[in-house]
Amino acid sequence: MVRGKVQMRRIENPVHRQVTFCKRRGGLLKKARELSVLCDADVGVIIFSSQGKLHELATNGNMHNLVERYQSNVAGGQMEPGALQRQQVAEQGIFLLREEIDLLQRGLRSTYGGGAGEMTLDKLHALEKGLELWIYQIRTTKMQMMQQEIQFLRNKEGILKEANEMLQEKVKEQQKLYMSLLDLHSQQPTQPMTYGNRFFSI
Amino acid sequence: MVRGKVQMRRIENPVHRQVTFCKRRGGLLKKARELSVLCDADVGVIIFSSQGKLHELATNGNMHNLVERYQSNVAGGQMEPGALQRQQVAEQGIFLLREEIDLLQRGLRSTYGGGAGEMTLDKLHALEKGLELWIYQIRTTKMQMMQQEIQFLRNKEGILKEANEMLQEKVKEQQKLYMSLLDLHSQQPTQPMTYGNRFFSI
DNA sequence: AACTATTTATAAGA
DNA sequence: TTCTTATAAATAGTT
Repeated sequence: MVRGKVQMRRIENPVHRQVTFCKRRGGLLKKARELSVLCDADVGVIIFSSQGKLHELATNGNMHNLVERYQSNVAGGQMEPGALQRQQVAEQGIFLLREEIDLLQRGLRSTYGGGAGEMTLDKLHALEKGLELWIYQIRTTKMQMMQQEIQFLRNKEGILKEANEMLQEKVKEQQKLYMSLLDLHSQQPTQPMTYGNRFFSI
Repeated sequence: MVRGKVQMRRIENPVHRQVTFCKRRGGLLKKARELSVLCDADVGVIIFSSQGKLHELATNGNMHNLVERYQSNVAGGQMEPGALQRQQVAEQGIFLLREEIDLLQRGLRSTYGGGAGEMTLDKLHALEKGLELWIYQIRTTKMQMMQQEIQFLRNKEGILKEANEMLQEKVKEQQKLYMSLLDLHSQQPTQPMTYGNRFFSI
């Protein structure tokens, strides 16, 4: 039974955590379905458990659709959340690098270990973290662009295939038409004479 | 107040529907956040209202990340051999790290330097290096696969475009042929009789 | 938005 | 895992 309010923090006991995960996951997905039905909304839920297992729900039955709609929606608007952070990280990193380059160029530091104005370990650590985040985000963007390219090409492929089928259909029909017309045209001159039409045949 | 079970179908009254949407949306997002915190899960929710307005939540603060993770997970069916093994290795590593974190959080280790079964700094360092290498390999493979996919799709596109052009050419030619035949066929009956061929015309 | 009668979700125990 | 049950949380309808 529930004894008092549950504390909103990670459940330490792994068994409890797993059980709660199953129960609450079920509850969440149920709520999502209900929201979708009652309010005519389109809802998608993606859950990665702490073990990395994926659980998903798309009330329209197709997560790809939903994700695409999401992406075009986000891309249509202004910068997505995170872009500003990225920019700040980049600027900070560039600033620190510029400082360091200045110092080196002025030759104010002869030794690696000492001197005022040197880059401290903390600063370097922060720079490292910032650059890591930055690289990660660049990579993410790259992946997204490639993903989009693939999606785009697949769409194009579908359209071209359709057009192709239509054209082939058209060629077939035209051939039929042509053949029938050819028959009509060539049979008359070559049909055997009869008493009734002998004077008109060639 | 709630009078009896609510029927699980679209709320027809638009005002009621909108109010319920707001309330339940809040509830759903709260539940999602709770699941994430309590069970250490990564949760994303995408909601399009019936008016098409987007609402979203990504408990890690970045929906793009989550979507990407989702997509690579879903694409897992096409993974090259070896991927499964790698995944298992990863899960093992994650499991070890999580165990260590659990131990630390439970305060079972008071000293930094002692205790049987503990993970030494060396072990952690080795693990870190292993995971780094592994992540690098995964990323490289993923990039290669995506690049191949793009190349493949571009080739396909070229072939389809060529086929398309050929078909269009064919359609044009057939049309010409057909028209000329049609002309030939229909002109003969209506061409004026002449002394030379009057007996042969219909 | 605030209130509450109910329903619903769920934590812990079995 | 699944069921039970005490209790917390959500929420439908009203103000």
